[in-house]
Amino acid sequence: MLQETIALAAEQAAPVAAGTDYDYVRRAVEFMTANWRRHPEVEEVAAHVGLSPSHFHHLFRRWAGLSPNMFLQALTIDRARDLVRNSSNVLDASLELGLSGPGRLHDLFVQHEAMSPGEWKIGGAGLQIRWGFHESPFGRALVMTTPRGLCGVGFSDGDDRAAFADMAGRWPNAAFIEDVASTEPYARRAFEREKWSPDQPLRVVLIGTDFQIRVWESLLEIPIGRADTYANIARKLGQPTAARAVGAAVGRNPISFCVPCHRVLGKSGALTGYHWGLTRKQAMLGWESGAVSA
DNA sequence: AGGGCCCATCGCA
DNA sequence: TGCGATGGGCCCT
Repeated sequence: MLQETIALAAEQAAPVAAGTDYDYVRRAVEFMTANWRRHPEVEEVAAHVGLSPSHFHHLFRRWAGLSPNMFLQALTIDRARDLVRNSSNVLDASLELGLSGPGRLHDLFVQHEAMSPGEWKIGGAGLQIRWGFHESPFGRALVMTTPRGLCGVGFSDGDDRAAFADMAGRWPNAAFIEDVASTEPYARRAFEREKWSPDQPLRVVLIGTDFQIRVWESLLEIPIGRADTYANIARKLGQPTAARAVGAAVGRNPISFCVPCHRVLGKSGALTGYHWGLTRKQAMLGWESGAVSA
């Protein structure tokens, strides 16, 4: 827990485009995490990020549909433990009711297909990836698409080149074309909750090894507002001793947020890790708890 | 084909 | 806390 706090504090170095809602949220989350022991009052957090309490309140309502207090509550370790503890029951129940897969209330509906290594490496010359940066509730997002659908979502914390290198390095043989106009509809579909609809599922292509694809597909089964654990996913895949391998595969998920790797926690409820920063993972979980209660 | 090393894990002393 | 087991991915021979 203490280590986690230290790790979070260390992330403060990275700047994010100023003036956006997420910039305030990020700083609030960092501050609250760094001072969780004291349980700071909302007034103090607002002052820290440079807003009046009422502006702070308003911003959170706009950003997540939550009051700052509820958001704060959603970030506690106990709450995370609850997410994990309840997840299997809820998941089992929804499976029994036939509600799983591409048909859950209030979730981002994702229709996926898989592209195995053989398919994209050997024929790799053909893979064209269009990319562009877009504002999102979680900062500046890098969106990548193939003709078959969304293949990548990453985030920039002030260094677009680094974010691009991170994503592009995953498919070294592909041809990359900057094309904001064609990535824009994907960004809106993914990040604007009003556009989430079963009639208009987000088309996604999973590019990875067979094992990675099995792990990523299982992430799509975790309902919004819930969480699962690495160990439990391993068990569900029929490989109960492969929790760590699951962790590695989750960490390689190229389609951040849309394939909800942020909904995987350690068995203790600890956040463990997130490729794009633990602060962002917390923000996503808090934001989603607003989506569920809305 | 196989060794070595990394990893967003876990459980036990 | 600290450590060993663990499975997959990647890079090197």
